[in-house]
Amino acid sequence: MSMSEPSSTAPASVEEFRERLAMISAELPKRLRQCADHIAANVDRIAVSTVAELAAGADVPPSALMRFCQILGFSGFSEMQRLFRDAYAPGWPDYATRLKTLRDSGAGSPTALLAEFIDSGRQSLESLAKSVDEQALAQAVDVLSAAGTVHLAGFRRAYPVASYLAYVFEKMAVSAMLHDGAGKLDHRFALRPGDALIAISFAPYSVETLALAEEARARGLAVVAITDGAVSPLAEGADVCLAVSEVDFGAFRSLSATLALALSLAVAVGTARSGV
Amino acid sequence: MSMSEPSSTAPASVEEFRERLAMISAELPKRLRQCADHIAANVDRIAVSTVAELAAGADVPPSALMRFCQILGFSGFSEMQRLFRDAYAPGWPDYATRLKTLRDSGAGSPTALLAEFIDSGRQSLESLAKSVDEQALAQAVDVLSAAGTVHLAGFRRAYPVASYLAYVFEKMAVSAMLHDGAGKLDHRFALRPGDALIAISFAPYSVETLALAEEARARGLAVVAITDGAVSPLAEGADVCLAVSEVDFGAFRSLSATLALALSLAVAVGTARSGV
DNA sequence: CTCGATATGGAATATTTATTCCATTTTCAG
DNA sequence: CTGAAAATGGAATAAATATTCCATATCGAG
Repeated sequence: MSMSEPSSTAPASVEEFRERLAMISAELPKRLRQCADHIAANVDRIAVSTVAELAAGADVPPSALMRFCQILGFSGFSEMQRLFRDAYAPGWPDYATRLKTLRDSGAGSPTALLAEFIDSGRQSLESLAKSVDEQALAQAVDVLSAAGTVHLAGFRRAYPVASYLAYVFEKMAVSAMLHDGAGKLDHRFALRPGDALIAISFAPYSVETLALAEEARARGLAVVAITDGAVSPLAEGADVCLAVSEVDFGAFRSLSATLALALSLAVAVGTARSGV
Repeated sequence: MSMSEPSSTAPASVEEFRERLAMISAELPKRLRQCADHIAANVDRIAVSTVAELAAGADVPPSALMRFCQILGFSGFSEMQRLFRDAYAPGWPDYATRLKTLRDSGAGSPTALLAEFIDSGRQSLESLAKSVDEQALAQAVDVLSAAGTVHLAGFRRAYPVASYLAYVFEKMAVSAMLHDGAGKLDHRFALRPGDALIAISFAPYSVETLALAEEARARGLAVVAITDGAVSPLAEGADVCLAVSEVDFGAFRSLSATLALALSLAVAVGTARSGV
């Protein structure tokens, strides 16, 4: 079996390691399969484990794991582990320790609340890094770069996002209009053909945002939706859908991921429009 | 010298380790001092290094490092390292790998921009965890819990924060008034004695916010400032100052840390006011 | 079924790493 | 200055870990 032949070179980065792992995992005999599965699920333990520990975790003898490392292209386990030890992310455990201290200050205390919201914010941002639809983002930039005026609709919890977009577009000298519902005035007639709408809404989906999105579509505007998933009513009929989810703590959700996405979108659009 | 006597028990957590390290560092002979300094600055390498590597880093012979581990209360280096290996934060390197991939998609591309803003958001939140003034936060909660109406002032970049606070206070059934400057109307007469103001502003400090804060103080309101440091003009004269900084990427800054802080404040105030 | 190729497990061996011990140096109190 | 206590460095030793090798088992093609 050609899979037993070690690859000629060892992966030189964690990313390359993952690719190699995926590639060789296509066809493996029983014990080596166990190794692959366990390693894939415990990449974060490679730097801090021994052959014996990982082998025990995979329920194989150490020699099987040695063979597995060689199939991946390493001379042995030590070479593989060196890759991970050298690539180790700095900063731990400072943040984790600190967060725990804050949390331990007492359930419900302002400090413990802060710890929870900090954590949910970070998790939300991390989740965005993994889940972002890069094509949709690029498409949204294209659509908005070609638009006349960019209209912004987001109410209640989404309002901070919409207003931040208005701020950034102003900074980037992009024609933008914030629909803030002031005085219950009806600005729908400002939705002109060739314009575009960024509609921002999350469950339980503001009626006003949905209505404005529908009105925009009817008037021939392109609609870019920022919402919490493909099942969102806002996604339906939008030209582009940027899905982003936030982690809850209690009755409230972070806004960190949404703002990072919005900011990236606005800066990319502003840059594209200025021709830089 | 009594410092040479090993402590009776080994630290049982990373936090305890840090406390022990700080405690014994008060007085140490030359080589052991070098060990303390190096370990303190490289806690994140303990799990993935050998005695020889850490000793070389500290510029001491391995035996000095062994002695240092024993002074900390461990039987040896292995016991100390075990503490860190067992406490190792899971999840790495998935996020780091992903972020690198996003960044590598091309400088200035929407995706690379997103990577940068995700990273600056996470760093800002982490920085908040480390820098938060817990006493100031508790004091702000006390002040706002005792207030009649909570007035909210934040313009331009700070406006999303102020509007989010308004949203959360509404959800928590707290009397709150968002000063949004609509129609350039002057709502300063709504600032009643017994009320409080949350004033949010960052460099280059909105004139409107500073003016409203000053007006509030003159009318006997308590002022809670959310701003970017003790040198901020907003901090001067405020009853409580909540300092929060954000990491820049290019001309724009994250808002993640500020929002997490604001959200925590609002929820704590709402909870305190409802008597739960 | 046979036989060759492949997979497997475990023990022996090699290598690396942690630890101990001791001679020497340095420090500090009297 | 002396002498005892403490600090220091390095080599020897012990322990842990990685690796190799070989006998045996399993698989699959003919």
